[in-house]
Amino acid sequence: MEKTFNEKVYDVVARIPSGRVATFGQIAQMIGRPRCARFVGYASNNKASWHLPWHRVVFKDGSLCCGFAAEQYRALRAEGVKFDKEKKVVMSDFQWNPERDGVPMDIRDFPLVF
DNA sequence: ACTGTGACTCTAA
DNA sequence: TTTAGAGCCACAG
Repeated sequence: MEKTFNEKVYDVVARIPSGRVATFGQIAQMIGRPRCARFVGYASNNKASWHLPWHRVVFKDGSLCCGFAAEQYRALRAEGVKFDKEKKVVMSDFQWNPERDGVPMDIRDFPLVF
């Protein structure tokens, strides 16, 4: 049985390393749905995914969703992520690149669909 | 079964 | 530079 869209999203979010961020669109692209960035965001509301590091998922320009900004900003700072003057993540330095940055040891054997 | 709703991003006007 | 429209998932009521 193939995994659902949301399950694929969860697989990716679970692999974002501490100190790195991914964008909604990036995740959508990684699971083969390049135009579904919006639904990646929607998936974060499902209680099935409450334990995932959603604070590492940001807008493409590095800004944060206004409703979660304060908490998210604090969590990312604690992981060493740097922000610019407008409180946007410095994407050129902190956007996750699986090829370059790899995935955390503790999640490396988690079943993937791609 | 049907409907409303919720952390996005790209394209074109 | 700004804004509107489209893309098209899953869950709760």
